Order: sequence, then structure tokens, then C-alpha cells
Amino acid sequence: MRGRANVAKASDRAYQQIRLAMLNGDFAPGAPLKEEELAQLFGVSRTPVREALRRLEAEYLVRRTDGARSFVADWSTDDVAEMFTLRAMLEGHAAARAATRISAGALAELGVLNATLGRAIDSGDTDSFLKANRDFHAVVLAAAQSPRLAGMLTALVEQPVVRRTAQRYGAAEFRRSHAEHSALVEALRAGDPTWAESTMTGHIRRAFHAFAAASDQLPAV
Amino acid sequence: MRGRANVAKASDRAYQQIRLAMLNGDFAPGAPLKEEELAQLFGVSRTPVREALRRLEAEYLVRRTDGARSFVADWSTDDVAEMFTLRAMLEGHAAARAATRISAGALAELGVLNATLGRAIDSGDTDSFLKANRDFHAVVLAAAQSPRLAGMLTALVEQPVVRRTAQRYGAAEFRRSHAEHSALVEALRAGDPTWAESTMTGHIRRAFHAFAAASDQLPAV
DNA sequence: ATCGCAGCTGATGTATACAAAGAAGCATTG
DNA sequence: CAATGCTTCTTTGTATACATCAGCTGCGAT
Repeated sequence: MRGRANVAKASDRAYQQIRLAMLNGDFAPGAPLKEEELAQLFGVSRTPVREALRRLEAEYLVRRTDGARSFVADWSTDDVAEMFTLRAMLEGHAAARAATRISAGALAELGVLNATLGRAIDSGDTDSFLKANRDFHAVVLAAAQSPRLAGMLTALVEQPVVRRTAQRYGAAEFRRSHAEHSALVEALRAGDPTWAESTMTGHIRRAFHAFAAASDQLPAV
Repeated sequence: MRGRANVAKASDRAYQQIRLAMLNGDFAPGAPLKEEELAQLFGVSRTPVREALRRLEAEYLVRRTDGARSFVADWSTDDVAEMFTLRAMLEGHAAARAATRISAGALAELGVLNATLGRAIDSGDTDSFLKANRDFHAVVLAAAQSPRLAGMLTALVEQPVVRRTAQRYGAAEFRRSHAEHSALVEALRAGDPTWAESTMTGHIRRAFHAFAAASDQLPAV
């Protein structure tokens, strides 16, 4: 606020920029995150950087040692497995809730997003696929109308490891996702919570095993 | 750190004191939480207070308006229902995991805690009951060995509304809890995840309905 | 050579000053 | 009298200085 005409608060900008950099893999897992360094990097003071780091810590993107030093979180195979398990459960629950609450508009939006997703597969555009996929899941989550559930899930969904590994998925995996999304839309349109939940849970579990298979081919997780 | 010999960091103290005050009901739901005011109240500066407020916000104990002002969260009936639903799911999952991971020592500890709980019922000591109950659930959660799951649950479990209402539970409710805990210990000792999960989920769901019944008798939730 | 300790270095924690954004109160005008 | 715009005051956001702490380095003793 001092001598600047910002669109957003400095702490928000710091949060988003650090987050983006981590998801892009600009910071190596395990690398130390020094407040002063980040502050200079983004042109703000330490105060908003500290706030951003706390938020990222709550999202498991940043790990703090006992000595209060911050590091880029590095996820073990077990950590990823745990995350997928929780995500399958929570997102399955979200799908069940959504089945009885989703609006016609949201349903239409899901159709559009899944079509976009299909085109992205055909053109081999991984980034577009990932974006459409993210949006699809976000719409389902919003339809669940459970703010706390949403909060928990957003903390789990985006993780650098996952994003990196997704680049290695084969075309078959992508098509499989596309088909599963279609099934989910059907289940939601039918208003069947059990069907929707099963479909979503299976969808996430399959993604987990695709991840595990793909990460075996990587030098390091 | 300036001119003080603290046992813990000021931000931690601020966090715990504000949290405790809220759980004790010292702050009315919906009341404004002003940084400067809290700072003077606890003898620290605004900086650690701000940090504490952010943590409490993440735990849904503090709500912030668009204008960035902080207030004591007031939970609607729907909010409480949502919370119990999520808790039943997550804590059920924790029990399932614990069934295959719990140590003999932790099992013994659960037995001791549940015995303490029984004695608290006999002597009509509600506070002791609540503490033993909290400890019991904490041991199960620790046995699940899932740090992220633990993080999610601790944010859900302790809420002022719940604690206030628990004071209204009848003796029958307490004994029911006691019996259900015993069943859970059996399931865990048998190492049966499905049994443990069902028992825990039922336990939480029953608590929810006891809460709903008790809160009907209150002037305001 | 290794262990232990002292001092140093660098990073985090806290306090405080000031800037900006909102909210509330007041006056003015239709 | 109601509505609206302006002013004032309260509250939060950011920057910065300084205190404190943790880890490291280098020296010495065993």
C-alpha cells in the first residue's frame, strides 16, 4: 500500500506467485525458501511473504522444520498414496452430494468442459487437457455446496508431483479419463448419488494407479 | 523475544489463548475480533495476533468479511450438519486405517481412557468426560498414521457450538458413547477395518443426532 | 581423528510506524 | 424526509528495525 497502485494485496500476489512457481517446478523439492529472498524476488517486504508461506504450509506445499525454516515440500510415494486415498474419498462424497444439488446450468457446463477436454486429447494439448480437467472437477465440487469440503480438497488436488507426472500419461489414460467424466455427467444428470460417488471414486483411484505406473518411469519422484 | 523470557512464541500463545477463549465461549458468536484489541489483551503486538487469526480462520473458528475484518464464526444448523457428515466420513476412515496399524501400547491406552471416561460419567464430571473423549479420539487418529487426515480432522472436531451443546447431553448419551468406544476398541483389537469404520461412523452419526436433539432445547445455536 | 564447545552467521520472530482501504457519521440537496 | 455525497475515524496492510534463536564453522582438547 505504500507508494503502489496494486490490483490486489501484496500478500495475495506473493501467495499466488510462489504457488505458481512451485507448481511449475521452478523450485526444486526440498529447496529452502528464505523469506528475505522471496521478498526481494517479488518486490514486497517480508511481512506479506510470511503470510503467503503460512498459507502454503496449510496446503502442504511448504514444509517447516522444527527450527521454523521453510522448504519446498517433497512428497514421498506414501504421501502421494495417502493424498490420492483422501482425495478419492472426499471427491466421491462431493460427487454424491452434487448428484442431488447440481443445477441444469452446471450440468451443461460439465458437458462443454468435457467436450473441450476431448478436443485437447485429439490435438495432443496436455496443458489444455489439464486445465479443462481441473475446471471440470471444480464445477462438480462447487455443485456439492459444501464449503469446508471444498477447502479440504483444493488443498489436496494441486501438487507439483502430480502435475509433473501427468505429463507422462499416455493417450490411453487421457481417453479413459474422458470416458469416465462422461459417465459421471450421466450419473449426475440421473441424480443418482451412489452412482456418482462410485464413478468419481473409481476415477480418482484409476488416476492414482496411472500415476504410480508413470512415476516408475521417472528418475525421481 | 524483545525483553521477555517466554516459554513459547508469542504467536503460539496468542493462537492458543484466542482459541481457548472462543471454545470457552468468552467471545460471542459474530463478535468482531480487532487485532489491536486482542494484542493488548494478550500483551503482544499485532503481528503475532494476525498470524493467530489466520490460523483460526483456516480452522473455521474465525470468519473474515470481504473487507478483511475478522469475526467469531457463527455456525448455522446446516454448517454443523455438514461438519458432522465430514467428520463421520473422515474419522471412519481413520478408524479403518488404525485397525491395521495400531500398536499394543495404543490399544492399552484406549482401554485406560475409556475406563476414565466411564468413571467421569459415574461421577457426573462433564469436563473430565469431554477431555477423555477428546483424548480417545486423538489416540485413534494418531494410530491411523495419516498426517493430512489428522490435520483435516482437528480443524473440524473442536467447535464452540459442539462443546456448548455437549453440556446438555443426558447421562444416557454419555453411556451410549462409552459403550460405542468399547466396541471400537474391540474392532481395533480384532484388526478389522470394516468393523472399526462402521462403528466409528455410527458413533459420530449418533452424536450428531444427539446434538440436534439437544440444540433444539437451546435458545440459540 | 573425533568430539565438544564458543562464537559467528544468517534466518526467523516481534514490535512499531505509517499508508490505504472501509465504515460510520454528518451535512447538503432533491 | 430520504437519499447521496463528503469527511472523519477506525481498522487492516505493508515496510522496516531490531531481538532472538538455530545451525554452522573453526578451534582446541582428548
